[in-house]
Amino acid sequence: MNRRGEVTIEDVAAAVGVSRQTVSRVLNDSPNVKPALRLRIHAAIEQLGYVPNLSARRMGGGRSFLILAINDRARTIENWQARRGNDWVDQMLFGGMSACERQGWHLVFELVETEPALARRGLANALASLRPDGVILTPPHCDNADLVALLDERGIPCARIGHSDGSACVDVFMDETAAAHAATRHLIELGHRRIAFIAGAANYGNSGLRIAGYRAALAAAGLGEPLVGDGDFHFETAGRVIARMLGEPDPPSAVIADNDEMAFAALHIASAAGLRVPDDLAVLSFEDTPGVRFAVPPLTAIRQPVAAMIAAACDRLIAIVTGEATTGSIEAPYELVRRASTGPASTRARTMQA
Amino acid sequence: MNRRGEVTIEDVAAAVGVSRQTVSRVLNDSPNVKPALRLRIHAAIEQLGYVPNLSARRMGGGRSFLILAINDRARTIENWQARRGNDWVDQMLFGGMSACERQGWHLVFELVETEPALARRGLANALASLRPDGVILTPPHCDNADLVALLDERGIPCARIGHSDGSACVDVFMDETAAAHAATRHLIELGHRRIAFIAGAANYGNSGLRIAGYRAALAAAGLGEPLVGDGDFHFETAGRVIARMLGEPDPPSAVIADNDEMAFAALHIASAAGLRVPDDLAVLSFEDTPGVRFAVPPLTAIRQPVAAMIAAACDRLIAIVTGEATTGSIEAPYELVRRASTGPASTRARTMQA
DNA sequence: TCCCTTGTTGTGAGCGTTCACAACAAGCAT
DNA sequence: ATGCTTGTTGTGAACGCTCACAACAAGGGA
Repeated sequence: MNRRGEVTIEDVAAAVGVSRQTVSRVLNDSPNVKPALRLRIHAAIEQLGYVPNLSARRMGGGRSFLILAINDRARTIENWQARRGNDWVDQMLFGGMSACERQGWHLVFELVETEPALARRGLANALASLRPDGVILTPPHCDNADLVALLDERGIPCARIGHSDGSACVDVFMDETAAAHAATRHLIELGHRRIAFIAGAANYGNSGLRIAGYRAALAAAGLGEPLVGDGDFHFETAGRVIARMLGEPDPPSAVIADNDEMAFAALHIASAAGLRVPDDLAVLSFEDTPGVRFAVPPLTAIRQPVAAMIAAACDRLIAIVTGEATTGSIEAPYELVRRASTGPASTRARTMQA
Repeated sequence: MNRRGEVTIEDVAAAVGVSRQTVSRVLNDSPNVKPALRLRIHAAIEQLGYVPNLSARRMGGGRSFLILAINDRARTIENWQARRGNDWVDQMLFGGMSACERQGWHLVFELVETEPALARRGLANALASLRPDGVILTPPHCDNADLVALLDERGIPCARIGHSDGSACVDVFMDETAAAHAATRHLIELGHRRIAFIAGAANYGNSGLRIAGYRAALAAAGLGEPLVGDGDFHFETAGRVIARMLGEPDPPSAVIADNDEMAFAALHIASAAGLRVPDDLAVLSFEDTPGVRFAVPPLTAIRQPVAAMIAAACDRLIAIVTGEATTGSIEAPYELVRRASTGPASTRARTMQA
């Protein structure tokens, strides 16, 4: 016991009558400790309630047992302040904490600026103070090659969420194109012929991939011209875009929204226009935050398994550090959650279009 | 530069031509360093991009610059798995991270079991491995005297969220009774005479305090018998309770729900019964998660400022560690956010009751 | 029997920082 | 001038662990 009343490795060693190094070997699952001794040491650890001091382990030249997860500062703070909710962060925390804890590791979150120079500096600072054994980059940082280079330089393994380019990282991603294809297909099978896609950012990242999937599904079904609206992921803009679409000739009978907030806008507009959902307008969302279950009606949605993605990233990073694995991509499966906001295209709607 | 390419305090000392201790003094804002020297050292730190190694600081007998936030494992995991969302965790993360970061500290989250023996052990383990300088306990751990005792024993300052008993902790709390009083008063002022309260757990904790505030407001307005329904914070049960109330003679024209999920249930039941909200039934919630903005209609709600509470807790804990403050309670203000789900009691409803 | 390999345990050093204390300089009253 | 206080800087030790290497024991082939 040191003067703070904390049990140290020396206490365990003394209790068993061995050297600290032998205890250290048991702690680190090193080979070459006699099974009987190993057992006695484990017993002493248990009995004394010894838990290794992470700082000391790190100082000894060992690992820090820390995974650092980097999020974009501006976007995160903006979401919070606007009280827009942050299901993404929530799921990250859950998936990451669960995975780390299972193996006796810990997860630390940091916010880093988007602007490249500041991002590099922010990451460098976090690395210097925390000395994590692995880093998880989320959008948009996952696309910043400079950060990846910095980590590579420092020899710190890195996982990227929502990115995939075959480089020496652990890339965890979802097939956005296939998901959008499946979503569109779902509506086509329900009899919809005129399906709109409200994009969050038409020419950028995941939105682009999703639009591609949407277009492909329409083309495969021999349906006419795609109908893509330019949203900005927010309620108001999406509402205007959808209202305009519904007012034009040959309006859509189904809408796919690039995120939940825009899907809620569709519900509001439909309600204001006296259209019933899903009979007069089917609504499908790309996100599936918790609140969609309570929408009127509950929203059908594509769910991105963020928690599972982060958990997979943590597991893989830990395996890399312990030498049990190497980098390589991980594809996470999407899920189409069917709820009441999508249903068969009504005869009335089809008649109107005819 | 050490062999890993990391800048250390010695590098800064060498660059300026002073000893490591002098640099350390500047780092820790110790007095008795000549202003000119202090400036030169700051410049060197900046120029070399030096960031102190947290592990080493902690080893040196100093602080860890870590705040540990404890959440209840069972409840948290259950919420996540049921995809019920976790706005509470979200807000904690935001408030805590922002506050810590401002002062160069870090926040670590851990899940700890509720069961007392396991809780003590879980906290002890986290303390041993992380050696945080301060701990934040959230419900239900904030009510566990054993944990508070453990922290006191170890001399680690502790903040409790949502608890207040005047002990030697930093207690951060909201006046639940006053909030419920204000919520009820709001409905009374809109002309409602028959107001129901759907409790999450009628005889327990915050629900009890809120019921007291609700009753007091009714009594002060000279309105009749309180109408308290027993819910369990979940959608289905609350729906049944509300449906039953509406079917009885002298039904309520307004409902206060103990959390958002139960308020959503009220909206669903109203919709199913052909009642317009707020004209035929006003709905007010106690929680204000992000999704309520998108409800049809958007929900009026009492908002508990969780992010601000956690931020206050972090600030205070840091101040205590640096000797600038002592323990003492912090009362956080509630907010009544008025949206479209509450409005004047309709003449029709009042007539029906008369 | 002897040497060599392999397995098992122990010892000294070092990680980067802060603490306690020492050393020295400067200012002030005597 | 002398001594005393106060302010400023430096030095050794310590924190708890892991690394590299040393030491010793046990077993197998010649």
